Amino acid sequence: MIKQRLIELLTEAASQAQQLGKLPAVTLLDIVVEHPQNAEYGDYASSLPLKLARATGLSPLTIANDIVGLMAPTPEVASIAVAPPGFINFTLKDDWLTQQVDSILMAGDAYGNIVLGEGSRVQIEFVSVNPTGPLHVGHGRGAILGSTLANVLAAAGYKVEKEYYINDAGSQIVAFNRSLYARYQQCLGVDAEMPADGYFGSYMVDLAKEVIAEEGDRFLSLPEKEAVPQLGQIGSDKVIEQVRNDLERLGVSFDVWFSERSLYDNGQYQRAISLLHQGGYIAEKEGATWFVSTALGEDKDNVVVRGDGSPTYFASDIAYHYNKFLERKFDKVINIWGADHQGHVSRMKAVVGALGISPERLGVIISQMVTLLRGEELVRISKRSGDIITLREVVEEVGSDACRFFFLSRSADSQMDFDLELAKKESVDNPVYYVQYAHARIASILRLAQEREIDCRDGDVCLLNTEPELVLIRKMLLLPEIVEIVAHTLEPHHLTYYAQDLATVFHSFYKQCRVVSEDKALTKARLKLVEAAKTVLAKALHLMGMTAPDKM
RNA sequence: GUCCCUGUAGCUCAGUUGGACAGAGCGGCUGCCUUCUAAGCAGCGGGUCGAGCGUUCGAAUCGCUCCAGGGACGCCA
Repeated sequence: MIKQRLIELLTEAASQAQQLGKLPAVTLLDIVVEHPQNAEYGDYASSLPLKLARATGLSPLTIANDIVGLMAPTPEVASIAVAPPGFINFTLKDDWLTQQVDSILMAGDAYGNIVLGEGSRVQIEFVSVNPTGPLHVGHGRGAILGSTLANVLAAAGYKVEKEYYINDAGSQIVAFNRSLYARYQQCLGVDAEMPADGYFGSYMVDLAKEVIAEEGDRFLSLPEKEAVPQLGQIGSDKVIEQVRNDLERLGVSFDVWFSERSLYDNGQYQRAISLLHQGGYIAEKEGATWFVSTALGEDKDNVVVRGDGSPTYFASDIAYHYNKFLERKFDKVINIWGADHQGHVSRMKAVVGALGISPERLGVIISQMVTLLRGEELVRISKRSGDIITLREVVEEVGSDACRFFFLSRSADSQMDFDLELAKKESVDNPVYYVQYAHARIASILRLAQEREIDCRDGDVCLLNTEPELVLIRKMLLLPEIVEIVAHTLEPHHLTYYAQDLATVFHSFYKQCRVVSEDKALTKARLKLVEAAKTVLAKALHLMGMTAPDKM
């Protein structure tokens, strides 16, 4: 990556300056190179001299001149300039830029990949909705965030595993099972009452009917104690299958479906708790077992085992994270949770620390609420009450690509409205089509070239010397940097903005530069350029889990 | 009451973790299709970056205090 190269050059020059006694021996940590907002300042800029001025007491301009004076000419850089109050500005060479077109074509699908992760193992867990009902749009947001991050982390050189945690233990499952049993009985003409904390959505009636169609009325003759869990198992298996299908339509898949219940099967739960016990983080009081998070700076302690001896959700999560870090030994674990789990973050970090794991290895992304609207009207999406608009319905109406782009284009931190009325109307003006249209336009050019049997493999990229061409190349070169930023910040929304920028410079190029023309040599060079642009656009779209259409 | 997120153009939101004159899309207003896709291009207009104080050579970005909106604070998950 060129940015990395410039950082190396700066580091070398600065340490050379130190050896020559021009610069005091202060540490040169994290040298930053960035893109100036104003293009007149060049392609990259560093404020290193300004930073060093503070540490050394020297004038920033003097430092800048000393450092620049020690930088040797390189094949990439046309000019290195000092600018007040103490910036070092780099401008890249045009012929180096044009050569990058060949590099991109050579890299193909792998263009944009970087080695940041060095093969370390990252687990990313997301969606993980209780198997008690269909997904809604809020879940879709987490799903899209997670799957995109997984794509980007893989491109950044990590070994990524995507996981769905199935909450198949605990009280909500009991409520689900009893609700299904009640609906099952009702559908078979038996007078039964729904539990007060039950799931009243109409999908439960459909589910009961489906079970009856396949299993008949045989559960009526079983004692309730046997019928409820058996029915519940069948029901939640069906729900999970639905969840899997709905996510597939959004282009989301998982490597592992992990059962919460399995944590209690093979002693992992016991080992996790005893490890905390050894550390002195477990205490008995008020008839229950507690995790003493106050000892780790938390506001309050949390119950692990209830008075009746049953473990809480928190207990499961302790065992689950023990499993992730100490049994499966992931280097890094990322959880994507909804805003309602926000209070869970700090105590989970405390648990991880108490288990002897550096809390930085646990990353938690909180995806903020999605408010579903129909015009001005608020649409309820709670599973417990009444009818809901499911994720499936939204995806069918709006389309997977537009859904993905819409959710990705806002940072996970900000709440968002999803207006069903606007979704369809706006889909015509949606930026997603602007990006895909650029890809389709290129495909169209390449089709024309193929019809005319133009082989551009011997094209000379040096001919690409006009402004629109160089602007396009510069933008293409940013993809690896975007991958790095997203992998580092875990904020995939940068990708959507990059994709739009790239499409913009392409559309502008397209308007100004005719590709297939009478000039054979230029045609070949430009065909190479647009093919490279197609590669980069497609890569950006694929990282976001979207399609790159050849026709629109 | 404590904690978390948010507050930037008429609307929806970016702003590369402190850099150089604050950006995009939508909407509004002007132009541009006999040549590779007009789902496009070029241009105009639009701002007290919620408010105030502070740190710094330099703040939308960091700290403190307020204001406003949303969320979380259970032996639910």
